[in-house]
Amino acid sequence: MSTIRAIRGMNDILPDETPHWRRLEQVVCRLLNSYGYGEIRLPLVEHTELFKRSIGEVTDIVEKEMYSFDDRNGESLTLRPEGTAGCVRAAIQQGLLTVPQRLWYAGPMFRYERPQKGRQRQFHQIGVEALGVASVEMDAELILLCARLWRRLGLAGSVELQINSIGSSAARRAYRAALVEYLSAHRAALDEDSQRRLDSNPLRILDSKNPDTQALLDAAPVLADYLDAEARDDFDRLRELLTAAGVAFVVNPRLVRGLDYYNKTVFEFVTERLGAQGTVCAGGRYDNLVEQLGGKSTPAVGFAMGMERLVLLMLETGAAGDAAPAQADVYAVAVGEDAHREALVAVEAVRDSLPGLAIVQHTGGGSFKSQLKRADKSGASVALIWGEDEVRAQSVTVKFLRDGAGQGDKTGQRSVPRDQLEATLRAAFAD
RNA sequence: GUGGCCGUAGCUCAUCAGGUAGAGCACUGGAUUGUGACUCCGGAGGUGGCGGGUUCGAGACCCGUCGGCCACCCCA
Repeated sequence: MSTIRAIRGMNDILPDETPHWRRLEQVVCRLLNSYGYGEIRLPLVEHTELFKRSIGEVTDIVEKEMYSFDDRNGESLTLRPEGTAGCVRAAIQQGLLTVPQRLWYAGPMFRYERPQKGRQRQFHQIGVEALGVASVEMDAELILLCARLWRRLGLAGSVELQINSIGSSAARRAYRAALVEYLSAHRAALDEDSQRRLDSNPLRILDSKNPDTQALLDAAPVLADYLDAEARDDFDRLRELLTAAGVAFVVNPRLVRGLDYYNKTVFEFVTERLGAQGTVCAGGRYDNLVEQLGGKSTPAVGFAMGMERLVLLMLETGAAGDAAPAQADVYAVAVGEDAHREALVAVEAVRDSLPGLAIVQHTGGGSFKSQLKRADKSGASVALIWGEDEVRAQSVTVKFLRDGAGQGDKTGQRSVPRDQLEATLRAAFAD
């Protein structure tokens, strides 16, 4: 019989790692609350059309990376490859756009890509979207919020902020034409991938990893020269605000976006420590998307973080700390049917009065020896033991498993009358 | 989709001119007829990813295939 394995690129996250995920989620959730962002929960599946219209028909994501399928009624649905489209769709549909909205969400996204370090087919993002505010102060707020998040997570020293402005779509169109004209004249000098991009997505050539291509770009037209006045003013103002707030940044004039809906401000937080997939958080302004999806014209800006990458980075840098998987405080051992019954009842009573204690009740029988072995492995500092003697005497044996010098009465073991169990445990876990 | 490296016990890995498998950890039993961690002794666990080829003989060599990792591409 062959075993069934997980889908390639869709990974299990085991109890070793989930505490780090939980910490990340908790820190993010608290931080976003403190900035006035509300959580929104969105479907994993949307009409395929939503992503075609938002991300762009000719992007790689839409052309070859989406998990699309026909529903039973024949319409094409898609597992969301990113969160912004669904969030904007919901904001329009639910009438949230009458006032500025600060929203966030977290969850799995799906892209059919070749897995590698920091990249899988089911991955998890936390997305933040601010809808209805055109002013660049909103862009700054989001970046400041990110910077604070890195500080809270202990990652501030591990990431670098890169910013750029890609201007209005008209400005970009003009620049694209100039860039294509320049690069076409040097077509032969371009690497194979960039030659292909010359037709499909010329701006993407700017962040090519090929050194020869990068060298060729040194003499190419510069995006900044093509920016409209408004975009240029906003970008100046953004730099002023970030500087005033003490947030370090690098202007990367070749920073562009893979998704079509972005304009003006774009930004990324990148790290050197994760190999090739160094972008840990990326976003920008998308003032035309709401209208493109059928809503009334509404400016917007947002970003998304890759949770796998952040957890990796936390582990890599030691910022993850020693968050341990859930461990027991108390392990209950019982041998014999009567003892099991006594133990069950007593442990449930303790759960009522001391709800904060993690108590594992041994199941599956076995000798005192094997059960105590389990107790030790569980990490519990106290074992409660029931056997024939305890049943007869209406008592329980309390055994301290983590004896230490100076622990006073928290060493060895002793017999405690059944009705004093709760008080004994309360004292044992007082600190 | 392309390329490189790699698939031996649950995990981490050995072995060998090609002569039909071994360690540590984990699991389990005992030394201790009601007591863990340390120690000692024992046990279980592998159709060597799968299929084909070369060979008297293949886990080792060759081909194919599937899977893993990393990189390209793409992107969070």
